[in-house]
Amino acid sequence: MSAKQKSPTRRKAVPSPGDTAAIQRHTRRAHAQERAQDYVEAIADLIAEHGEARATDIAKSLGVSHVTVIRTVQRLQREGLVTTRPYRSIFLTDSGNILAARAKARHEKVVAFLEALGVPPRAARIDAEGIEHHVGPETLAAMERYLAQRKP
Amino acid sequence: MSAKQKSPTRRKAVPSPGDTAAIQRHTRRAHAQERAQDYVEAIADLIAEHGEARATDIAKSLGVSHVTVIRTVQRLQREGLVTTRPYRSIFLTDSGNILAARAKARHEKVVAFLEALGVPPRAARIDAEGIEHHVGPETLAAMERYLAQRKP
DNA sequence: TATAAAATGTAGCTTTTGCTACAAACAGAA
DNA sequence: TTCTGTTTGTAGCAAAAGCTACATTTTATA
Repeated sequence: MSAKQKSPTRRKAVPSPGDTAAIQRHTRRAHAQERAQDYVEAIADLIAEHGEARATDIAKSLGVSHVTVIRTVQRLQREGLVTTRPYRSIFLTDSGNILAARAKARHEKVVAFLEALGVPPRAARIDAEGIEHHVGPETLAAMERYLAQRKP
Repeated sequence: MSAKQKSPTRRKAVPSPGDTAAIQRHTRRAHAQERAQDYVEAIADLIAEHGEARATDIAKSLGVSHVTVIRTVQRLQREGLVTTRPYRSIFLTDSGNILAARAKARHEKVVAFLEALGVPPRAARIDAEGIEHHVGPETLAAMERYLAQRKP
């Protein structure tokens, strides 16, 4: 069903865009924070495992080049999430640690939820990576309820 | 607990980044498609409601400026999802329609699932907007199973 | 200690998605 | 038909995230 190209009568304007615009803006704003969360989460994991987080290891874990890591880490430093010094590895500030902890907790809850729902582990991990950043407090609470009643 | 800045012994490299890198790359690739899906979905909705999709209305519905819409629509045209002519409104190609239909169906399933899970409607709509793009086939199937057994 | 490998940093490019400000075209009415 | 407001388009800017190629510094080891 391909559309006909004759444009119909052109009216004043569309009545209500509703609040879809606000929702879309919210979603886009969430995006801007995703990368920051992915980075602090990766950094926290590396520190937990190896005592430090080096640019190269972050790059490997995120699947990007070390150059991208370095530049992004500079931004995170501007935002007060990490500290770095030239040729030294990367550490989290207190707010970086808080953000990482929250991100990790949510990430694990989402994975657990998906698995409880019957999603195979591999797919659960993949989807959780994208989903976790868009899970608001109400949805997270709902997932927790489901987990609690499901496997007590 | 702020980290100590003395960097520990520097070892060869971290053993296994696992497949986290691949997963992260997958997630980033998904991102690139999100905007396209949001646009074709918005365009399909506008056509269903008003018979045509004008740049201004798309802009209102997505919460961006009309300039952004025009440029993004050019990209969608390059990718064969929409057709446009100067000073005319925007229509979907066949593949655009297919993509829009799939996106819409998934969107609605995700919303329905979240609501069935006990997420309040408003939050369900907001979170679904971000989540839908990261729901793979297995997760979608799991959501469908849940819906089927929950409210038959 | 000297040197080679690994890690880090810099320069400069691309693409995507935003924006404002201004210009051109169109639609509806006077 | 001419005017006026809406819509569409263009120019030019910014930020973010990605890259390759090359330079510099650090670390491990011979």
